[in-house]
Amino acid sequence: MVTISDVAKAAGVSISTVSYALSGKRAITASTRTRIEAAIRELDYEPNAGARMLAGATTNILALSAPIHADGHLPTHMRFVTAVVDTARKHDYDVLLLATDDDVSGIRRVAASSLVDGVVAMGVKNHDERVDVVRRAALPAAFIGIPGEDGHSGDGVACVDLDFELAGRLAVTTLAEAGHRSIGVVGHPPTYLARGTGFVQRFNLGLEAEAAARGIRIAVVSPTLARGAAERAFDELLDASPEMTAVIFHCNEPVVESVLRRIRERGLDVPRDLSLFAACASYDTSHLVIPLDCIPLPLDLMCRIAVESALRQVRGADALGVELITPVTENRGSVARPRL
Amino acid sequence: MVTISDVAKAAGVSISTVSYALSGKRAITASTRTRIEAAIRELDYEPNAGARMLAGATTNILALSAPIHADGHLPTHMRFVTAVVDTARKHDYDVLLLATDDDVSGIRRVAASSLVDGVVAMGVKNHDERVDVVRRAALPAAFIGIPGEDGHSGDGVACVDLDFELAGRLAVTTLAEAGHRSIGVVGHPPTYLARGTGFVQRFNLGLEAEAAARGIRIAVVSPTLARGAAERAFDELLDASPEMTAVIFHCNEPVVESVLRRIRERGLDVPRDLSLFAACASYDTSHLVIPLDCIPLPLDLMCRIAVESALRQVRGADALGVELITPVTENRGSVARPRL
DNA sequence: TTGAAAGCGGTACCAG
DNA sequence: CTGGTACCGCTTTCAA
Repeated sequence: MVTISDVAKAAGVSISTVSYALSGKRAITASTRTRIEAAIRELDYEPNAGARMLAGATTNILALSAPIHADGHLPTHMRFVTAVVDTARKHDYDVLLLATDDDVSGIRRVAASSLVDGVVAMGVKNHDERVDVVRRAALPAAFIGIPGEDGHSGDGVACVDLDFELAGRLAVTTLAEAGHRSIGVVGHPPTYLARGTGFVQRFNLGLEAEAAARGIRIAVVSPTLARGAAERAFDELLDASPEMTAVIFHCNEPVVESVLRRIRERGLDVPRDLSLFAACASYDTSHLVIPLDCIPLPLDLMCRIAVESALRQVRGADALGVELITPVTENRGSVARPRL
Repeated sequence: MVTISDVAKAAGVSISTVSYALSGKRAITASTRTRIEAAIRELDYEPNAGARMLAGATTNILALSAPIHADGHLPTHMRFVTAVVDTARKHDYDVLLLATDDDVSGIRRVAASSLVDGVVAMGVKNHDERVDVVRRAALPAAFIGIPGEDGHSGDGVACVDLDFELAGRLAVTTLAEAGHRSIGVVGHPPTYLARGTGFVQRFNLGLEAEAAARGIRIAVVSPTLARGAAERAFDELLDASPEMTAVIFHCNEPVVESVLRRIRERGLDVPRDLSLFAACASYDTSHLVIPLDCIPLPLDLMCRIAVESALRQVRGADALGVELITPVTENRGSVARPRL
């Protein structure tokens, strides 16, 4: 193993000079720096991680708390994970994946042993135990999602999320302005709400408020992930509100796909008979059987903001509180004016 | 931060005694041990990871090299990842997720900095650069999949995989013994083979050998993941071999689902008109629209073996070479004797 | 069975 | 602008 003193010897300088050349924390003459860099390259030197942690009190590792739920959507989950890893690497950080412990103990463990500089938490719930843990440990942390019963305070920790409430309003507004007066909603499974995922609540809040304000009729179904549940839910929707002219999807891709197939089976034309809108879509809506107008879930941006917030806190900054991302819409031709 | 000397002081012993009590590497009087354990609990002591790495030369961290391919199946990928994390945790190891660098540089980096004790590599290719890296670094490593052009040597590194060749034979045998003489195969996208994933080759090898030995007619299609490709491929299969009485799936779940739907659309009854068999299924075949007889991909077992092989090497054991898992079949009623 | 002390490989302070 | 050196917290050898 090649150490810093090997490099120092090779470059004919002291180890502190090498250390400073590496960290950039003090000025180095150009010629000295060149020699050091050459030595590093020649010897293929890489600083020892353990020594660095011990002396420097910083690990360049971020924990990613990524609990997996039985009813969760694995592809979406995976996209979040890789987006976090990507961003972390851009900042020269590695990611330790916490996906198996009950989350709290994993975080507690890596924090107590100073294995990580901070933590990014996904799958955030209203009542999230991890909030207490990171606060008590004074651990730099960023939540992807907003903890806290009220849905906007964030319980005092840094968090980032799409503004789901606004997204709910925006979805209704988009359809309302196209002339729709009765809208169906295909939502996430009821277990999401039961589990306390705030974003479903916030989305529904915005949706209902906007609908009420505009006097628009809303009917919601929340199919489970069981085979055929999505199709049945859609049928129910049509039976209950035959006058319905538009549907908002706020659910995962497989459910959307099932419903789209059902729509075809029933011989409905989109957007002539029915307008469709995918809200907070974690998937690409342009490759569906019927491409959908949508509000994309800005997953990469969310992860980037979270990682960078955590790293800012590592550098001593205060947690910035709740950061809401403004939803935007994308057009794919699945929304049109309803026939009279 | 509470350190080992705090514990030593509280227990009224030296730090070495505490260290040994923790590691169990030398005998400790019961009473002493009790006092130490009490102190640890009271102070909520957790050994500092950096210090441990530095002094002990072991990190209790495993790297997981998990490259993501555009044509890969995210849920399967995620299942591998969590299975590795699970097993690692059972052995008190944490997992550092390498999913963004070109893999080689990530492995090289964490190895050179002694950040990890070993590495588990998934998404293995015939010509896998990672093999060289771990060999040169003498890094404990286990590959999930078999590197090497010949498909069985493993290029001298530890690796584990389902015996895909045998699985190919077994799939054919199962159908042949039920009386089928013409079998269609729906395979993975052609990009898999192009990328050099050995398991597809090995499966095909076994399949073709067994079919040849039994004089069974085989027709293979390899649909891409594009929408409608699976359905079209199945139609082709039927057009090309109208006498076909059985189909083997060796592809990902969405392709299977598309074909199953097409089978229904065409009004075919399973297993009366067509027998179906899912080979090396990374998904649960009992929850499909039509439950399928299958050879399950023993994903958890593979990950367990890989992690444990890597850890054995950490402890100084030699790499055990190629470990092949014998495929087994499961019955769901989708295979029957063909009508005459 | 226990303790003292020499590192492990960096970081950062204090001198120069 | 550069060098010497006292730690960081733990493991392990050597002595007792």
